[in-house]
Amino acid sequence: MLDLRFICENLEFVKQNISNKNEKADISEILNFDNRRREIIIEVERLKNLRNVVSKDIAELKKNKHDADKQIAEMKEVSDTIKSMDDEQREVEQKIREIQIRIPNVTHPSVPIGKTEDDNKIVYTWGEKKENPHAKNHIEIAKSLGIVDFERGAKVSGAGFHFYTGKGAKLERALINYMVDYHVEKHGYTELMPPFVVNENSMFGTGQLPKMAEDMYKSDADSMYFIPTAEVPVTNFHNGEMLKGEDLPIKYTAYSPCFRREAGGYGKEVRGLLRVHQFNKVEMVNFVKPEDSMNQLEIITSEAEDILKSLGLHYRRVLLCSGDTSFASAITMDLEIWTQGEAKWLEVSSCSCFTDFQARRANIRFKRDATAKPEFVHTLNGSGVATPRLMVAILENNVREDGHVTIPEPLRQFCGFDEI
RNA sequence: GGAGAGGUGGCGGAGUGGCUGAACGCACCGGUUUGCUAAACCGGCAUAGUGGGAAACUGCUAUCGAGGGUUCAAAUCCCUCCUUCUCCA
Repeated sequence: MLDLRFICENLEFVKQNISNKNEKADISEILNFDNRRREIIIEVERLKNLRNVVSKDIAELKKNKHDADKQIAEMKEVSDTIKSMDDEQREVEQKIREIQIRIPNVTHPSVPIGKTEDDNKIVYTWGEKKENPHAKNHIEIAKSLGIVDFERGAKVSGAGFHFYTGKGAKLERALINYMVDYHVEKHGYTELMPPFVVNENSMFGTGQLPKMAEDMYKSDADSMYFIPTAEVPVTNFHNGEMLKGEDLPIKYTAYSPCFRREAGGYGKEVRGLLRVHQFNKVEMVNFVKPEDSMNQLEIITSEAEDILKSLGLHYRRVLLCSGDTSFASAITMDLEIWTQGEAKWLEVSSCSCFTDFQARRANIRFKRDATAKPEFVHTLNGSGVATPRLMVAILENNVREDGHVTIPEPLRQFCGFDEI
């Protein structure tokens, strides 16, 4: 959420940013609403002051056994006026809020303006494309090795759900444990195991609501949402809190399943593990001082890259253009790995700096020291990383002539076997 | 599922209708004193909105889990919800 005063003072800039982000929020009326809001406040506060003063007089009169009927009658009228003005103020503020919560975060100046992923900027590429003469599609590999069962996933839940079976399940768990341990031991993270279902307030805090409501699974009976990423519970871990400046930066990592309806996505792009309704991901979330956030984006991105490097994956870092940068993000770096079977770059990580956008929504502040004024923290998060496409790359890049897959060395101690 | 008790400032904890933005304590900041440390003493110490002012600063309003209600006046009374704890099944 952007600061109301900032919006009003930079209306054209904010409008341009909305369009840069391919969003459609209409904010033209917000100035009128804000002016009306202030008119009401000035008048209603004058009346409240009158009421407070006279109420004290009434208390004094009553204490001295004097008659206060006249004052009480007057204040009853004043109170009625106050009530109706309070109502109008609430309505106006609601209208302002409805506009405000749909305004996306302002992109960082270094973000290229663009409409689609074609306008994204490849920052650099790490490693090189190796030729695997035996490369096959991951679906074929998984089926022949019996490590993923798509059909039964569809039977039990629906299209876009799958079972990992046998060594596939073990490898999946190994990936998760490898990455969580890596961030804890090598990057100084604290591990959290969060709830996977959260309330509306949390979804609002990180910016999924109201815009992304259609993309999430929901339990209507409880108004609870299945998390689309651990970012939601982990960022909201500190919802409403006042953090200490000396404790920053705070770095959490968390494994969670991620639930996404992926409304509207069909066809080749959704084959196999490429786009599924439930997948596992290890997430990193940082809380930092405002002046550190851009530097922290570099750090968190490189922490995700460490995972890919350690697994010997050829990847590239992509700076998303404005149109591809998500609602709440100011700047996002995607990491894409090369898969030899699909012969495609697949996104496995998205590292974003949200500046104070989420912190303002979730009311997460900090004090630099005991006497300092509260400020909003800056939040960042990065996938470190999502497993399905990692699995795709591991299968496709390491499949051998005999059809078996060699497990990358760092994972072996986590899964207990060196090939499938 | 049933019964009951709570949720107050950074923390602990008073407070059952007006003199309470909130006693007291802790923490923290400034100062005095002590050879240093510790202790003692004095003072300060919430957030947001809105107005005035170039600014320093300052007036007002709101805020005691959240939202409604009663009342001239609500931390205090009523209702709904969230949440914590104790006991019962």
